[in-house]
Amino acid sequence: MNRNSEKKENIRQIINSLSQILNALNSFSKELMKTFSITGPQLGALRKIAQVQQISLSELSQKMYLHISTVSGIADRLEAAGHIIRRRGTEDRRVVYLSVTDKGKEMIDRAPHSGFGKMVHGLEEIPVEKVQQIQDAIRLLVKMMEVKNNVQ
Amino acid sequence: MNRNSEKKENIRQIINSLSQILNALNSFSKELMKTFSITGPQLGALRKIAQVQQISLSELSQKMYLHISTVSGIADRLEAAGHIIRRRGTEDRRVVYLSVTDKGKEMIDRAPHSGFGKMVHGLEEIPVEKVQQIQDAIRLLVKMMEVKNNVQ
DNA sequence: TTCAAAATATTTGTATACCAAATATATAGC
DNA sequence: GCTATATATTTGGTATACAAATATTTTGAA
Repeated sequence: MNRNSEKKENIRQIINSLSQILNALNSFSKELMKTFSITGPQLGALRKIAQVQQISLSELSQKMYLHISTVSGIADRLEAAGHIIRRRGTEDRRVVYLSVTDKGKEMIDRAPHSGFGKMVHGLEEIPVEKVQQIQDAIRLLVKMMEVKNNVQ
Repeated sequence: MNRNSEKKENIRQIINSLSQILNALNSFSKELMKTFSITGPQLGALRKIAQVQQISLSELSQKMYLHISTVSGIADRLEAAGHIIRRRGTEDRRVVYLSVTDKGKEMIDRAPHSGFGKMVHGLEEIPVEKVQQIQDAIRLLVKMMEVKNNVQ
């Protein structure tokens, strides 16, 4: 195998490994739903609301990169489950503010933060220099994809 | 910042970077649907079918880790779009084999392989040693997540 | 000041993706 | 041959997602 095809094979395996991570995260999402009776999008919304105490529907839809009607539906289900409350704005009565209830906070604490749990544990076990190397590698990948930083 | 909190920060950033990659891939999936009138799951199924020329519905459902009724529905839509054909097995007439049409093959060629496009391009531009380093790093992450290799 | 335009949410309609249970058909085993 | 098993499809249910239509409130301009 020459130098060039070796590189191609390396690239193929990188994509392959990343695909595996994505698959694992999808499986996680299904497990989450079974175990905690909450979906991925719902938990994501709940966390975003909790971060800022209260947030309008339109702001949340921007943060989640989803249509406002989609987020309105997600809010319906979170409200029905008692995880959030809707409150009409007093100053501007067009606005609806969402905030997390105690039950919602409990859910945030109980539900695993994401499928990254095992990965985090693994990273904690290896030397910091190695962690640093991995960080540099992934950062480079992100740079290549030219993605904006919109994750908190 | 001491050694330990430095490591914690590194780990946080690794998770953050991976989340960014995931977000970018989600955005890609939406773009895909708009531009090529095909969804992520449909394109995924199409590729899996193309890999093996023909495949039964149950085999495909196993490969995709989805319920067979789900895959039956995806096959409905791929068939309606003319991307695949269903063919009853001759030996065992319970089995339905799926195969990709010329139109389906064209779709596979036209649609970007995934959101990884830019990443692949970026990887091709850097020296093989660097690619090797990245590969090692990601492999380690996969190992930590204990994911099975089920991606081709 | 009044009235049209803009902003914010919700509702309605459509499509996809999931799963599970029920059903139909075909094969296999006793 | 008849029952159990295997393979797909259909049906029913929920969630996600978007766009268009609607309702309400605010803003801004004549």
